Amino acid sequence: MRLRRVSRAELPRDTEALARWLIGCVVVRALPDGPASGRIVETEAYLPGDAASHAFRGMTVRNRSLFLRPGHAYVYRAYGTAWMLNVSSEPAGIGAGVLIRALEPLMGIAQMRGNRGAVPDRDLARGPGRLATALAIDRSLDGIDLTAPGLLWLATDGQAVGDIGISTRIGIARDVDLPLRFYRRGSPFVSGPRRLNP
DNA sequence: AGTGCGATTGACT
DNA sequence: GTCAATCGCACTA
Repeated sequence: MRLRRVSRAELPRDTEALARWLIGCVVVRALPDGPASGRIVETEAYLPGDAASHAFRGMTVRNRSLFLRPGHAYVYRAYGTAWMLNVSSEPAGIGAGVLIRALEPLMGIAQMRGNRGAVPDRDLARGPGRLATALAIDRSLDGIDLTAPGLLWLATDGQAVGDIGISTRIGIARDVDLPLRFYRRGSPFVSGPRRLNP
């Protein structure tokens, strides 16, 4: 199926809707040997005023990309080891975003294997840090427009999304009970224990 | 200037 | 299942 770049105008206006809408979309990364891509199978919403969001205490040097217009990349380092890719989701000046947690690899799988080392293909982009490693995503991509042609962008290929499951978010310490994690039900490329992907 | 701590991962029992 | 690695950044002084 042919890829079509997503435009900012078609992004749902609120964060939770965007998190759900992004399931099934495709992340495309320009790499030296050609494009690598994967279908989004898992996201989490971090809402305005959300105590679990990096934007909760206002704009800082690190989180400023969360305050950009919808469709920009917010990339940060967690635990000193893992890069995380988020999509900004609210009008300029409002800090909120959607964390991309897992991809089903589509194109450029050989390059992803090279970036990830010896792991099963199922694990190439199964987890937020792993997907960033697979696609060579780091701080240099922070703040870029994901609706514009470039090194990293969002696309859709018109494939049916399937059932979307909902659960609480993974790995956070505050607002742990909110149902803001979305995933493609039954996909083997979704992260977390099986009980989180019934 | 020093301190504490993650929106995780991979190695190991 | 447990647990340490690792570092940029926010926070305190």
